Amino acid sequence: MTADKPAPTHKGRSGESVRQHNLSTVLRLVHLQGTILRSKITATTGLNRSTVSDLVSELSELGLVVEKETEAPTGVGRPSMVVTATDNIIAFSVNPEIDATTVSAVALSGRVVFKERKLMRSRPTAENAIAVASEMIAKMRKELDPGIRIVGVGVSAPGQVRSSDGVIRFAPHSGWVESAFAAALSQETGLPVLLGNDASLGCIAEARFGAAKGINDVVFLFAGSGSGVGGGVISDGRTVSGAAGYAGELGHIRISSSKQFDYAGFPGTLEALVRRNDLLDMFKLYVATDEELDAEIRSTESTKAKRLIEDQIESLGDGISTLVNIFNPEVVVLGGFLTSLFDFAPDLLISQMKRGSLAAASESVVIRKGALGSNLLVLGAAELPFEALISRPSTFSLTDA
Amino acid sequence: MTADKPAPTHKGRSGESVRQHNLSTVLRLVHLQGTILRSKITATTGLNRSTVSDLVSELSELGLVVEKETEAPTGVGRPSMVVTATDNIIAFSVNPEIDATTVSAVALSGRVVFKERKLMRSRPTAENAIAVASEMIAKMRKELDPGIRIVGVGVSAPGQVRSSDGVIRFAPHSGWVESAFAAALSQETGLPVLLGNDASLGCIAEARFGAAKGINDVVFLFAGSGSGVGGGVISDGRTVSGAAGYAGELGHIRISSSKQFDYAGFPGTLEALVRRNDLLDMFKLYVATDEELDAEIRSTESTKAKRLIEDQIESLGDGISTLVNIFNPEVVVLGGFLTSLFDFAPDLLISQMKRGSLAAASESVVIRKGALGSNLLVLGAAELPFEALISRPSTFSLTDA
DNA sequence: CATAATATGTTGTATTAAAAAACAAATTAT
DNA sequence: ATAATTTGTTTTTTAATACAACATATTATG
Repeated sequence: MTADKPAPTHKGRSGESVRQHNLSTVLRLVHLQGTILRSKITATTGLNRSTVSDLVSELSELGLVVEKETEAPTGVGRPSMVVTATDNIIAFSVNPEIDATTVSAVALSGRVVFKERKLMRSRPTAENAIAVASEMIAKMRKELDPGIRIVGVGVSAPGQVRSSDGVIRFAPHSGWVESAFAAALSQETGLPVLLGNDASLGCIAEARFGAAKGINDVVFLFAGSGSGVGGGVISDGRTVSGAAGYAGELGHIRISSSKQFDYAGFPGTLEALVRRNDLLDMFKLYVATDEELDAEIRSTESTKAKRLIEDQIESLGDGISTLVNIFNPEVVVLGGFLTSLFDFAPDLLISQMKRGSLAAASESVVIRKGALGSNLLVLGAAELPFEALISRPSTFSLTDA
Repeated sequence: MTADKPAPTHKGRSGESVRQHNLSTVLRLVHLQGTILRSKITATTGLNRSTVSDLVSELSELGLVVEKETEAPTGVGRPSMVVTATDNIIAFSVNPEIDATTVSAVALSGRVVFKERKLMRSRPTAENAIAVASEMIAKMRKELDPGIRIVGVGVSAPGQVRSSDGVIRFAPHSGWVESAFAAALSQETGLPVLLGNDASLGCIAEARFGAAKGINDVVFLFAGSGSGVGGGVISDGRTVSGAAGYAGELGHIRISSSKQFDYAGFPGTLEALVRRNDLLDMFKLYVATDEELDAEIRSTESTKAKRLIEDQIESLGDGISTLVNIFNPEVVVLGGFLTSLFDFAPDLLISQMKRGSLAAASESVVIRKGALGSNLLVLGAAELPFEALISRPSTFSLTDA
């Protein structure tokens, strides 16, 4: 019940696997678009019209997509069929935070069917989080229509996740160490559970549905309320996950000789110098939502506060410049309170980024704010089970609601 | 005559493309291994025995591989056929440096058939380098046996290469700017020319034939005599090349607040703090080969020199720790004089790397010295045309010698 | 408004390539 | 010497896509 290793290279392809591949390709297109014309599928896949018709029929028989006639034809010629991802296939999304756990039900169509956030006493143990999540999942299952089938559970882990067995190696803010989260939650729910690092999942979500939709080279930086700075990278359309799944710890890249430490104990890193808590202290806030913090940043008149904000923007720019040199991304997406920094002085951030990165790479890069808001991790985590389904549409075993 | 964009995603697969894929897979295996048993191909590809037999026959008819009977059978059962990459297919490798240009002829089997290094007046223009290279290629072509066919030319460019059209955007040490190197060399030689960044090609070479052979997650750092620090990354078996091909500029990652500048004008970067020239100055050497510098580093008794060496090792460790946090590689390969730093105090380098990187990622990483020596870029650059051939074995157009 | 042009759907056939099966051959084990 | 084992070779079967021909639903046009 854990993520598979990517398919080993040097594999040959036989007849049946071609069918699987083509079913996957079509289903992935439908999932990403939500709704797509069958003729569009033919065009983008390059497959024959009759083949696409056959593939869509099979997916329809599997109950994964729905074919309908176009309601408002657009041009000359017989109108194409409309293919829609079904609302009857759902994945649960579990997003543990430091003081709350959010559980959602997301349909293959992309629709968020249920979403519930449960406040918890601060720093719950992994066991607490698992118990709360499985309870919420059980409750939601009861409310689902009978025809609905469940793909599984995706969890956004606030720390380093070993992909081979779904263990959270270390979640600094939660204090979880070597937690067999996936196995335990799978035990409780009877559903397959897949884990991913929160920021990496956020990157996937923004690249598939958000600010970097359809872009193949993306760097994502996120700073949430409870945690430090996390990140994710998509290179040539594929998530950079590393040998064991620990890649993308972009908060811990060293960018200065400062003796300020980040939450993992490293000095001079991006996370050490771009700190939400320092801003909260400055504004004498104890806790604050991103919106409240954003309002303070926008409206402050204090020179000292402005100086701190600008320092953080410069540090963020330094970090981005390093990442631009390394990855030459097309888009850099910012999430959490980093968007407030960007809004405060976009030109400062961009100029600082350009100052530290090679012209060839920096001249074409675009910095954008994330577009998914509070659905970022909801959609990102759900992509884990969905991807498992999409990669084996005809053999994946779904669970009845 | 430039590198293709990677195949767009969302492509379906038809019968013929399966054949192409399988031919590629088999040819790639043979190329990487040089020599491989046909039964081994069957095992690793998962294809049927008869299918592999057929695929190898086709590759043999195309003149790309040779089938022979085993000379010394190894075990029970009928001995398997031996499949060898032919020596009759060659690629030219062009490696311009600041004071010399090396041209080689490399066979698909991996054999370096010819290799010639021509000293040039320092800082030749791109036009000079192109003229010298095409002359050397012409000379070598005359010496080739008549049956030999040419794949094309691979060039290791000492700077940033735009992959879409084979233009060298900027080669800092050579001073080349916006040079249409591939087009010009192709014009002169009548051969297809492909360009790649030197360190990225070195990474590919080490990952396919050298110290990281068969490893899917590799970070490569190289510091040569003329240039600063370059790098390359392979993530999940694929080269990280970025949106436009400029990725992998690992020398320009910022690791400190130092005001020391690198060759691109950025302060506090890996390249700014790990400088071959600083060591040469310390040893009062004007020019030196890597071997001469290595001897000085090994034998020095000067405390001041040792301190400088250790400082550089610490900076290198800081850079590696950032890269380990970002990529979670299985192996980090060092090339050029960085191997001398590693040898001077491997424990210092490793402990410094661990100090700055997350335990999960750093506990399993291995730092190794490159294994290809002076053939690094020779083999790396040749992989560009070879990969073009391997990805379309039956349609690629070869040139007669 | 009828007809042409166009694009897509649908159905049946052809083609392609891999798998499977059956047998032959070359080796080691007994 | 014979059995067991592994791989090669040849023929047949199977699966999936492409292709071809025709049907259908729309827009364009005189």
